[in-house]
Amino acid sequence: MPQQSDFFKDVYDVVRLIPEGRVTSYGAIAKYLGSARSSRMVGWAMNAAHSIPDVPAHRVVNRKGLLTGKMHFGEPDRMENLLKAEGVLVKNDKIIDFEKHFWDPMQELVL
DNA sequence: CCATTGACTTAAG
DNA sequence: CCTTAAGCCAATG
Repeated sequence: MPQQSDFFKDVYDVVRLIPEGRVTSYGAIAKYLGSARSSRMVGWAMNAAHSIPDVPAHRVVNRKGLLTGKMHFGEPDRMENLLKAEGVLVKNDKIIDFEKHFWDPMQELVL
């Protein structure tokens, strides 16, 4: 069993804390972890998140609210399907009213 | 060990 | 909003 880096672990922690019907961005998580420009690593962490059962990676999208990682969910429609099931409207692989559903760990956790 | 890639972001035009 | 360019860093070839 590979022991994940602290960075990955923190990413998973934050992602797990995302409330239902809310979404956040890779950059927001990266920023919360102190590396605002390591958003790619957050993406890589999500890539490795397949081994983690309770990491709702579908709630993490890019800064435009685009479902960039939907193709990594086994089925291409899995991600947007999960989001819709939580009340997040998705159109053309993009989250509608993204800012309205946006959940910023900086703002919500570090008050 | 070097080169390329990638679920990204920001800044500037 | 779109395009370029640059930064970031693990994983892969």
